[in-house]
Amino acid sequence: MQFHDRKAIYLQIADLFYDQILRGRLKPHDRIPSVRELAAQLEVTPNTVQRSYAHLHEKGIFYTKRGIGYFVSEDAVERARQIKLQEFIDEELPLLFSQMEALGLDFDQLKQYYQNFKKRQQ
Amino acid sequence: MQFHDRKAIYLQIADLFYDQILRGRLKPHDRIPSVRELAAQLEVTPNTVQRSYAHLHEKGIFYTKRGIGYFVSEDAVERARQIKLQEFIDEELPLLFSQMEALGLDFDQLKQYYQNFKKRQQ
Amino acid sequence: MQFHDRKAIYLQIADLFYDQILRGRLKPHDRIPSVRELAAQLEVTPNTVQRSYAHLHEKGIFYTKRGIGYFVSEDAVERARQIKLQEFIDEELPLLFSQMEALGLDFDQLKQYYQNFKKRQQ
Amino acid sequence: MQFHDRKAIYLQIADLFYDQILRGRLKPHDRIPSVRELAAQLEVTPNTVQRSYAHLHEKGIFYTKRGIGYFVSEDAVERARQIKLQEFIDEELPLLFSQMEALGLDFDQLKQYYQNFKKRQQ
DNA sequence: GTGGTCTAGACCACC
DNA sequence: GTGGTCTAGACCACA
Repeated sequence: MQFHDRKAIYLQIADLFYDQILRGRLKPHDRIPSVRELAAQLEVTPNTVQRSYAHLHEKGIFYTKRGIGYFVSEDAVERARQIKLQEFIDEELPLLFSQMEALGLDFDQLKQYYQNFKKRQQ
Repeated sequence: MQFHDRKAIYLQIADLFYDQILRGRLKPHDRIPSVRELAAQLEVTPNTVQRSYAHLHEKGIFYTKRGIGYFVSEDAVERARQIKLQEFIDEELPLLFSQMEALGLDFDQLKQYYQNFKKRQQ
Repeated sequence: MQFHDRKAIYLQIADLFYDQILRGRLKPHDRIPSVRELAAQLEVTPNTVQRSYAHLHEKGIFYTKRGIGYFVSEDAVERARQIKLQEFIDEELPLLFSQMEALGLDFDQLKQYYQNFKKRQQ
Repeated sequence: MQFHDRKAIYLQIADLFYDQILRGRLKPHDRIPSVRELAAQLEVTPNTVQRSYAHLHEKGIFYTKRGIGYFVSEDAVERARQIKLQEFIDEELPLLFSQMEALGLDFDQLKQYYQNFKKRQQ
């Protein structure tokens, strides 16, 4: 796998799991690949994967059974949603708003595009 | 320079000029570096840079004097703004709105964050 | 400094700061010794101290200024109290109650000792 | 074996016997390992073990047959319980109550945790 | 100088 | 086999 350098690798690995959980591909109590296994697959040191898993453990996304493995926690989806939402608000929205300003797009126009988007969805 | 692979390299190079023009770092009738010079600097083939310049010429951002070089056109700013705005609407907004849906953020909440953003700017 | 092996060293280091904060010896916005400095003093690798600080950062006890250092956060006391309380409930109370059982001490007797303790305090 | 330094080593050795007696692993009239044997096993001087045994003898936990060895006394369990209970009351409870105060946990809350503990036991 | 990330390799506890 | 901790040493971004 390819990693970019705008974000720490261990956080990019964590994002893989955030996405899979939010998309419903990983369900509560699913087993996660072992640290060493994923490390080999992604070609990083086990330490880095361990760090990703520890991060997700602290965030309450994973739970752990010593000597067994990592698992998706019961309320992983809700927690993941909460965390990514905060990230979106803190990191992406300011960029968005700056771009809008630079391009001379005001909020009412944005609203129209949003309504079009919703219509097309139906 | 580093290029990502989500977009053709010649378009990424063109974006460098779009940005400089929108930020006012490049003014109408400013001379643009020669194809060979920029190609050397960015470590790409001159062909790729030539393609970027042709693209910007076609879009009315650059004009050319045979045997002399490329220059920023009179109304480059307005054209650049128009082009990037359309790109923003077609490519970024749908992604943005999809993310909002996935994270359960509705438009009214977005409005609040926008208002906070404007306040902080003042 | 001496570390025991019932708990990870990085958590024991974190405990040093939890204690100092709860006792009021460290106040909000106080600067924390640099990672390398404390590592040298405690004779562990900087990595281990870094891990302690990262832990306290995640818990909202420290905040950080890149290139400057770590600082005690505004509401460190309240957060530290909350965290140590949970730890006490999860780890110490079960031990306490087990000991009481083993020694044949019931809760009413405990209450009497508690009341004596409070009287002596006055 | 590992000893900590919060308590004299000979008392920590005595505690090993208190525990085994309270848990029923050592019964009245069981023979105790010889001083030299236990000293070798724990990697301490025989003097230290001798001091532990003298302590337990004095407390009525052990009795001795000249030239034979030490044995667990008839009412060792009750005496051990009494002694450890007193120790618990004098040394551990004050610490416990201090911690409760520092963490802002009052006695009614403690009672709730106790009741939860009893429920889980059933 | 500061914090932050990553690697390579070791050792431990648990199952 | 699994997770978890620690070391030694490197490199980067920021100030």
